[in-house]
Amino acid sequence: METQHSTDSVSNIAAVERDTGLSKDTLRVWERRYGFPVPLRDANGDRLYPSAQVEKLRLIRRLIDQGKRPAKVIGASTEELLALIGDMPDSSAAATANHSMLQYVRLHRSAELAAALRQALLKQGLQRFAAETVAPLNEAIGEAWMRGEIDVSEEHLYTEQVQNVLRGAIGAHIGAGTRPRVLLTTFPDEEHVLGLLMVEATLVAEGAHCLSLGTRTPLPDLRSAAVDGGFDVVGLSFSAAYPSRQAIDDLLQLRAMLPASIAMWAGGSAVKGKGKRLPDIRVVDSLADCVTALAEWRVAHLG
Amino acid sequence: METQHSTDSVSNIAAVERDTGLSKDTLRVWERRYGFPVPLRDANGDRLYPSAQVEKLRLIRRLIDQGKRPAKVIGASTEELLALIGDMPDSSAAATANHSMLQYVRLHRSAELAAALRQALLKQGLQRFAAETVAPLNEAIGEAWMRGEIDVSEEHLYTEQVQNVLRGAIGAHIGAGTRPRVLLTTFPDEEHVLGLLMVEATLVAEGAHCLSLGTRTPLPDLRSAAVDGGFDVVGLSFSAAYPSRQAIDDLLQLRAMLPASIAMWAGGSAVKGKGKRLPDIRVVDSLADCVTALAEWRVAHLG
DNA sequence: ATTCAATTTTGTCCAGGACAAATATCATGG
DNA sequence: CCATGATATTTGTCCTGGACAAAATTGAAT
Repeated sequence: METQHSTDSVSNIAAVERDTGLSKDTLRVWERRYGFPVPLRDANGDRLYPSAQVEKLRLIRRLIDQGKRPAKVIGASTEELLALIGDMPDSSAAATANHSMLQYVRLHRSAELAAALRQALLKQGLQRFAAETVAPLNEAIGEAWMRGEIDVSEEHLYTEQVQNVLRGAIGAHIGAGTRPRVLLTTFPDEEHVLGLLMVEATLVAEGAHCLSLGTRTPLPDLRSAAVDGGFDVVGLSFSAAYPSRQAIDDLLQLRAMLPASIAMWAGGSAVKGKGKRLPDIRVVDSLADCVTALAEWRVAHLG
Repeated sequence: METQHSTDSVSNIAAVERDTGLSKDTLRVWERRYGFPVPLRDANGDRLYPSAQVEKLRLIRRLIDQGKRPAKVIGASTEELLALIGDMPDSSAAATANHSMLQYVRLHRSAELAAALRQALLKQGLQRFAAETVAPLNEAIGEAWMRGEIDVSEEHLYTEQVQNVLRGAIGAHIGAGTRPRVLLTTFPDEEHVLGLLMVEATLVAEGAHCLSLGTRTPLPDLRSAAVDGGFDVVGLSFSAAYPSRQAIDDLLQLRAMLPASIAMWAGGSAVKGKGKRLPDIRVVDSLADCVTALAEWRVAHLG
């Protein structure tokens, strides 16, 4: 019943599950089938994972989330995995991101980061700030994390500062009474919040009335919130880690629960290009496409 | 808004784990030992939990988090559980909470809620707003949720609106260069964010320099962030659900990793009254006690 | 090239046993 | 009476090894 944290020695299986996102069952079956990881054992026969194996598991997890197959990556050495990461498609996001902000994250310069974010917001306005500053930064941070160039606390610092700035700006736009009324959230297995905030910022800047429920809203609760609140649109956000199939199933299930008068919009890499399999759901490609979807809705419903 | 009564759907064991916080192992062993829950089975023998059983499991989970023992509550009927909840000690928080705000939450009146929160902030100032408005509201919401008077989407709506207001106000206080420099976060198994934000608001209002890393920071990352960032204090927040023993173990482990020059403060019901077992850690009783701890630090370090 | 069927891969679930940490109970001494 | 410590019970987590279906890949046929 011990729950230890990953010091640089060993972690129990519960800590590895928490830190890698791989279930205990998956960890055991990988060991049985692929011969990795091979944890030590304590006096009671319980698995103890050295931190090097946990690190490698996190790399493997990220690669699988991006489409690699377990059999192809589990056997590889840590060096080969890092090489694979370098080959991943959009490894150029860092180039378009604001370089000094990235440095502030790496150096734990939170005050400078916050100041730079606020300055960019003032200069660009909320909408361009979300699309041209936050979005590329998110990608650059994700890639840097995968390469081990930044650690969890730096990623957290970044997320917190961006949240503070975006929420402050969103709160300043009081768009009560405007249309459409958009309800934003994620499904119960999706916990990434920044995508949602960026969409909210983009829509609010266009004069829509937005309400975000944050992450992980159960479907029945989401349905009643949308119906009772008189919303015109329900927006769902997905990160790259969300299984595409599950996204489609969940969306169709929600679509069947909602009256046809409430539109559904879905965005994120899990639904990219899946428009054909999602009838009556507007697949949103990008933040810019949010604006288009908004304009379409207004033409259709407000004349 | 009445209890969202049974949608007569069923959940698999993974969904129940996600929605109740009870592990798959725990769900199976309860079934074996106590005869509850007794899920249906699908064609393959996999468990299917009716929503009524999931609801009851959530009640049981909350009661156990508050100190009840499983054997005492698992056998009880849903009615008996609700009676137990009525008997819980601090069932009077609702009385001190702002009643109209609670109504806004129940009625999904997000715009009115946001306006009321902002008005209270302006009237009370940041510090009293956190202590006298947000803290009682948190308790009242928690109790109402337990009684089934509000659902997940309403709790989310509340959390989002409070976050927006608190983060906006915190962002407005730019306390760079002031002392002490306080690093705030939670341990990896603690995901409640509002406690952290309330502490940050309280300290920032007293002119401290605060940086929050949000929730779930691994200990090694927390250590390096505190040391590299030149922080004077590391503050940890715990909710009622955090096992007291684990909180003590984790705090002592972190204490051993940090240099003596960095103070540690811990707050929340999991550490209440445990001061004797936490040498060299300042146990903070309440938001008001945060201010005392701050004053103590300043006397000791700044003369 | 597209569709469809067969095959392999992969994650999740199951049963039932075991163990140690957490908690309660009880005895003893201040 | 409270405190301390020994003993018993409760409780959550981990184990093994088997099974199955959904997803992805491969191969065949149109």
